[in-house]
Amino acid sequence: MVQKPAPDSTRRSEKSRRAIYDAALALVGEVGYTKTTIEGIAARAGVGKQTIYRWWPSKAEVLLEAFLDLSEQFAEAAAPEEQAEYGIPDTGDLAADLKNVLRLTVDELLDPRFEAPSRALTAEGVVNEQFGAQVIARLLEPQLQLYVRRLEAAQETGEVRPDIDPRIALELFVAPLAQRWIQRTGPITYAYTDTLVDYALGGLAPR
Amino acid sequence: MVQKPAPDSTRRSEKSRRAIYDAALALVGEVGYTKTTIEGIAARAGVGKQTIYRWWPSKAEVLLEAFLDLSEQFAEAAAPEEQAEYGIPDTGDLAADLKNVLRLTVDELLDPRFEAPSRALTAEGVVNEQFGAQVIARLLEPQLQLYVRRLEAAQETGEVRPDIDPRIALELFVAPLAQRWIQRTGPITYAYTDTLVDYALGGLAPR
DNA sequence: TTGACGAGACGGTGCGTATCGTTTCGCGTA
DNA sequence: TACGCGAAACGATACGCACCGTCTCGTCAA
Repeated sequence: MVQKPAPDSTRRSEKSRRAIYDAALALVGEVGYTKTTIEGIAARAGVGKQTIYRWWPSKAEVLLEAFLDLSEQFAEAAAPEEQAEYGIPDTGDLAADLKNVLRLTVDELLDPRFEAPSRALTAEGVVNEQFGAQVIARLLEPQLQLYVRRLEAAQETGEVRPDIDPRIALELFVAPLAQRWIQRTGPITYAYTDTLVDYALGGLAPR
Repeated sequence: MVQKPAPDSTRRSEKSRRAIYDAALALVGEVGYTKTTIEGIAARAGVGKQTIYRWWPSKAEVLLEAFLDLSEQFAEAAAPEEQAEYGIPDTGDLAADLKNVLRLTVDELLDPRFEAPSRALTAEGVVNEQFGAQVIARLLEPQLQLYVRRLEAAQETGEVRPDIDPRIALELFVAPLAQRWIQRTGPITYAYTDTLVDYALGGLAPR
């Protein structure tokens, strides 16, 4: 394996990096993932394309970092400064807490700034296993862990049966919403996610 | 809108059509969706590429028809001849019936002949709304309708609460399995799908 | 002084279209 | 039923174009 001499990241141009992020996100939104090209990103960012190839291996990775950066900006705007809030709030009412987080997710899924890049990253991950693992690890898994913790807390208070696997339980809420979004197989609304929580906690069979 | 003179489908070469399906499926399996090209499919099929462009608008549509054709072959092999069986069996035990169908779905998801093309079609649909609608309508929706019918039958026998929306209820089984497969976020086993059915029917909260 | 930078040249590949003969098939006639 | 004609699909391949990923300039900033 021949390794390129690693570029010196201390000398990296922050301005170019930001311009590349902006250009990548804009292009994916405007012309779609398939039609955005590295040459196009470079031209739009006012950057030599070698600068992109120096720091990223593919357009998918450019977009992933651009998206992570965008997400960070939004997170800081929502929960300002260092006192960022982590975890799903625990008011003692599991159903209400879950409905609240899912409503936030609905908002995000409907935000046009997120739509195109999210779809691009998802699509690339479906077909490219290595990249998919990265998307899961850096984007999705941290979110899922929040559900696991909240459900474990609910098991201690008796709101969820102790024999339930939280890792599977969370999928009953999250996966249907994800599928509706991915496959466009139904409307994405608060009413829908509220219903999901009710069905999953209460079960489909009569009590 | 200028419309090309539509080709005469009665004169279409059946041999070329089959060769193109085979080549497309083989290439997607061997080199991946991104790297399969129309020129590659044509060369492998021993066909002029104009023959592909004459009948299909994109490589995604070629693959969709190839996959539908493949699915038909399998369906005929499983339920031979004209007496094809439709619908989810109704033994009166909803949980058992659902577990059985989901096990069949697990088998299909793990079949290497299906994996690569399914992922390709899914990925393309995520990013290309028009194409996604086609995949849903021709591939997914017919399957989902079977669940709706079986759940409605279960409502009549009292196995499912009458106020439940079957369209949403089915997502509690199907979507988690789909997400695990799409995102590779956990193992796909009979034990897993069995658990999904138990959780969804019984609910997460104590009874 | 050194290495990232913007710019752009380079050969290579696949795109989608156009245009070769060639082959196949439907249809009218013997 | 057998034959022959014409039209259209066929395999092959050339075309211009866009983008790929690499390489090499001269410039500029740390």
